[in-house]
Amino acid sequence: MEQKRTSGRTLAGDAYDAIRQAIGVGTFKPGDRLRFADLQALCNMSVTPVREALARLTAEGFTLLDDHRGYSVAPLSLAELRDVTATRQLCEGEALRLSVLKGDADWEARLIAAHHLMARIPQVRDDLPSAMREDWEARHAAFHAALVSACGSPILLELCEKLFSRADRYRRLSVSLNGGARDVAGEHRRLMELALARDAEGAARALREHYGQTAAALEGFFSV
Amino acid sequence: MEQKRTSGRTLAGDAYDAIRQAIGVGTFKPGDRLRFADLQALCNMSVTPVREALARLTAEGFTLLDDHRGYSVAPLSLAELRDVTATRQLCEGEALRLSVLKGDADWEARLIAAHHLMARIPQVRDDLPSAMREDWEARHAAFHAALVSACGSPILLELCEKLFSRADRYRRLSVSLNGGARDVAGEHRRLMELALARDAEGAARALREHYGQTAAALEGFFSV
DNA sequence: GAGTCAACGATTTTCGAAAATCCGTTCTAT
DNA sequence: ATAGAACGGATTTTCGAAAATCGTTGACTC
Repeated sequence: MEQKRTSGRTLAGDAYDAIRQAIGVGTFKPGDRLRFADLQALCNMSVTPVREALARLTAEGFTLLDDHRGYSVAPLSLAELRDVTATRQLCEGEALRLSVLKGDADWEARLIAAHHLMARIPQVRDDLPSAMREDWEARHAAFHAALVSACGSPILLELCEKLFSRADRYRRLSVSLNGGARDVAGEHRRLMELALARDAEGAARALREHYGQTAAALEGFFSV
Repeated sequence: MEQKRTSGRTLAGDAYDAIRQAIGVGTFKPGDRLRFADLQALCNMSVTPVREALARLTAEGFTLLDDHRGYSVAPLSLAELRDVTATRQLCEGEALRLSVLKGDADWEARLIAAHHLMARIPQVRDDLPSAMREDWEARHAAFHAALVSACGSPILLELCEKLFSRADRYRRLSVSLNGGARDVAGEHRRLMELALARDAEGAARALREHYGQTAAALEGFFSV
């Protein structure tokens, strides 16, 4: 029998991508229960790879597992937004500081390249086609990854990556709520400039503020 | 058919515990390939729960997954020891600082209780029966968890917990190499005293030093 | 009428076998 | 002799169904 491989090298990998995206675009909403029957229908596969995908998603905080009662989409909350923000400020701030101290010319080149790719796409707004928005998200993630990529600590990097994805669901809210109010592009450019100028403390501070602003823009959403 | 439940509420949970312990005590050594046939024999169950256990272990850094080539025990290295240590110093240091600032009387009581339970067991040494050593490990983990438990950040707490387990394999080496040379009990008591005296910065600094010493004691092991 | 408990339905969890994949070896053609 | 295709064994990955579990419904008792 022939299997179709969309992206990953195993069905479990494909299921991970599919479910993660379905959660991202709101097909499954925070708190929703995730029944295996539905997920199998979505992914066109048996229960085993779906189960493995959910195990990974749970490890990264996207879903919750209740023994013998199945998986559900992790809820969004103001408390978690603040928590994610604070932890990112700690981890990514330090990672950026180290990266600025240790980065070589190669790192500078990666950073400039990543920024350029991101800056070429117009400011994110609600009315953009979703494909373009996905594209911007990917480039945005690549830029932030480039910033910290020279920190020299694989474990810290992995933490940053996971926290970045965990903040992803909140970031999407931020975009649709707060279209063009902030000068996000300017913040990013400033981050790059501080990093290239080897101002480690300044860059770390700017990154923490950058995340603080994103969080602040969302506080209102939860008080409704 | 009747299933035996040793600890967890699902077989996958039991498998997680069994494999984690087997790695801990050295049944499977760093770099070893983990074949499903062996693990099924070890755990007395089918492939499905074993696979789920490995997915969790991989998320926590105990094992590695190579698509279509299976799982293996993550290797130990000097580089990873330094990396884990630095990241723990960052995360747990901050968590402890916050905990000292925010902790209430309840937290103080938990901390004192956890310290007492740990201090009642004689200094860890190589020649202790392994059951007692496991017991000490558990109480040691509980003490460190109590230290940071009032930090108010569930995500940071989860990070600390995972980093603590990840350091566990190295800590075991430390115990068998460096039996009574350090005054570990003294370091722990001092940590508690600083925390109870509400010296947030001092406690955080002491914790970072505590981890630094553990790492230093192990450096030699890898240069052989 | 309130409370207990057994049986049912929905769902998760696990099983055992089939399918797919990888790696090393052999075979073939140049 | 060597590069490359192709077979075979070992192993992972996936499937489809069976078993176990949870929450609920509804009958029965006090």
